[in-house]
Amino acid sequence: MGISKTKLFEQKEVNLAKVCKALGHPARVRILEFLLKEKTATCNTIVEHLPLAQSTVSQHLSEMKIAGLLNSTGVKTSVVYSVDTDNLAMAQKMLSALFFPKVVQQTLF
Amino acid sequence: MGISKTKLFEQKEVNLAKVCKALGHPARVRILEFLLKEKTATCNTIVEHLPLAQSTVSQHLSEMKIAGLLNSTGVKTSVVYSVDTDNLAMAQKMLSALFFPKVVQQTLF
DNA sequence: AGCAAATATGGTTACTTTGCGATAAAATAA
DNA sequence: TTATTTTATCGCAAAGTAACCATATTTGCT
Repeated sequence: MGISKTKLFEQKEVNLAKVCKALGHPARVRILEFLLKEKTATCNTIVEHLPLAQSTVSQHLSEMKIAGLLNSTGVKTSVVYSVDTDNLAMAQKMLSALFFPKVVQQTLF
Repeated sequence: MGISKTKLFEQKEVNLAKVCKALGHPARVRILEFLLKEKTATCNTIVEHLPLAQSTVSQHLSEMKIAGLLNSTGVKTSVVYSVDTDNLAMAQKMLSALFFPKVVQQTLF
């Protein structure tokens, strides 16, 4: 991303930006849609529903997990992913809070 | 960003991703916060409230405008920016729509 | 016309992201 | 133990992003 000045901004701004950035790619939006619809899915299942290679999807899943959008647990040889609904809801609240600054805000994470 | 496969995704997904991406940087989150608070502001005023160079801020403003988050009009030698509230609200609705797919969705733009 | 102020743009450097194939790693199945 | 399945990681190339300085551009002012 080039040189970063992240430290010159507030944690609240950084956290909202982090979640938004994780949603800032069509593939990741689709993954979120898919997981919200299916509740849970393995990496492989997600790959079958996206026009991308397995390694690429794995990378997207990793980013979304780091951003706090997803949870995952290993089942047999597979890894089952699901949406971290609480965090997604909190991101939505933070976005809403931009409109209504008077309302007491919660911090993400 | 490297090779892009944007065309393999739906317009709805691309649009939501575009808005989220525009919010995917702390500086742009702060700009949005500032403009929502002040209603309108010139580029220079925004520069004074950010720890970044004028050219960098101008670039961020340009990106946000292209993403549909901001409006701008020239006043004298200045350019006055403001939040495109309708588009921002629509982005929030699209995000909410991910949760509740049954509700009739509106398309961004 | 000429100067000043405000914003945008060009050019550069450094770093990140996207995407893939190939391969490693982990766990189950035979 | 060996083979299979599934996922993650490595290494790479192409392209994008972030940041800055310097400069062009635009508009107003004297």
